[in-house]
Amino acid sequence: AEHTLSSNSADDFAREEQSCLSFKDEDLSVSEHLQAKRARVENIIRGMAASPNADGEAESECEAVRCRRDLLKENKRKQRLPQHQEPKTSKDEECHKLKEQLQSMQRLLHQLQEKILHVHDQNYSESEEREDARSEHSSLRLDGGHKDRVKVEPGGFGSDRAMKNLKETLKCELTRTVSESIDTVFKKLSTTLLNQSSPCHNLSDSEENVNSRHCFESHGPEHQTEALSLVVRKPSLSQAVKRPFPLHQTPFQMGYNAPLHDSQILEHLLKYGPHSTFCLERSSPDSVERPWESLAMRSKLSSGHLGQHQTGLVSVDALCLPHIKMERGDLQSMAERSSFMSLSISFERSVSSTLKRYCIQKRSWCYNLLMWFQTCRTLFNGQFLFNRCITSQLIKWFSNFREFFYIQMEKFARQAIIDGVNDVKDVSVTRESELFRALNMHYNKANDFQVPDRFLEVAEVTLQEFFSAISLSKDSDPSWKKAIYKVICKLDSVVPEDFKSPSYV
DNA sequence: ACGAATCCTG
DNA sequence: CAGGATTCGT
Repeated sequence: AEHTLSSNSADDFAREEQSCLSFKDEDLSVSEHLQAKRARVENIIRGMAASPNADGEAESECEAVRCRRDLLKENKRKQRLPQHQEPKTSKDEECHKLKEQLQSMQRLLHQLQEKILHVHDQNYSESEEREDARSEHSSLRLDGGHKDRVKVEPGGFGSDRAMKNLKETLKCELTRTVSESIDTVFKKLSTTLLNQSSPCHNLSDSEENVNSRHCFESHGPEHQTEALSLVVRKPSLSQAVKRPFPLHQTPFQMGYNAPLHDSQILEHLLKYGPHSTFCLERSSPDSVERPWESLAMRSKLSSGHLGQHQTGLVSVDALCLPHIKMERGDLQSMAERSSFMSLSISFERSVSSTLKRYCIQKRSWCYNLLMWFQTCRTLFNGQFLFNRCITSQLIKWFSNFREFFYIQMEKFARQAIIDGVNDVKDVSVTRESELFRALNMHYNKANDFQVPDRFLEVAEVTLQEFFSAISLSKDSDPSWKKAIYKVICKLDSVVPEDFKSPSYV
């Protein structure tokens, strides 16, 4: 059974970690990479054991520890200062400083990883032999012997065991140390960003609600009140977004002002995707640092969107992961766990989220159902090498989208009839329609992108189809919707050739 | 029979 | 949004 990621439980990470670490995973590539990972770590240990003083890895770890200590010191110092006394002008400066710290941590990570890879390349085969030799003692290894006790026994497999223990210990420590440092910076950065984001003008009812009742005036659907206040004007947002981050590259400018061009999105996907950065461990240095930039940027972005400041860390929504509803506890657990894995996971999620955005835009909100979807899937599996979890998640997401879309259509069509609309011609969908707002609320709550006109057209046709079908009492037929589905499918615009083209990959 | 889509539920 | 049951299409 394939393990899909349910995302709102607290053990989410644990599960994902497991799915990542599971050696019996059907996914060959995963277990391969994990073996490689093991081998690499083991090689580090070997290197250390061989020459405890003259090796780069140990040095790097010291570096990491030192760096972490410095960061903690820095944090303590800052904490002692009453927040409000900090001059506002220094915010940018602080932000910059944090950014630099972050970058230095990232550099450190790169160094570590490169060293690891280097050693790995040199000794991989040897390491495999060792692994094989050890597995001959598998019966003796079943004790699951553990890290806390490092028995150094002379000779043979005894020292192997010791090595293994040491390996585990070091691995944990290394991971913890470095990622804790990063998390520290990240937390601080997030906080700074949240505090810094310019107050957003919440669009109150006055302006927006008035035009919103155009199409189906008399009766908005039940949940009209929900989250309306979250709608935020864009201009202030875009300003808030760009100012504090003098990045040479801004990884996640996901079309907050205007829809992104395909090429941009694809470029992004290609640069930052595919997922599994850390599982693959073959990632370019870039892929190590970008997840953070992404996260940071996005937290910034949506702190603006939300127009309200969450307490503590970045809000869950701030991560812009629409399909993943983490609770704050989860987020905290992310911070606490502070593992590379969580980095990786965040990255995966952000990428898949990106893909979804792409799909949404590309397909004008996925009103289409079939062809695009299949193209999508092929692309994910083939070109972008998405694993089954991600793919199935996407499939489910699209499926849910369809459901929601059609449910809304039927609902509003029926309502129109009840309201005494007689002519299909009078049925329309505009950006002011409640119907549109309902959909937008669910899939574009933060107004991340401009919903294409095409979507409106198709939505309108769909609504009209439902309207006339219901008017003609066709809904007595249990499968009356199928006819409508067919019609809508035909409205589906063709997936552009260039998108399918391998030249994109 | 099997994979995909939909329905139903939480 | 995700998981599971059910139905659909081949």
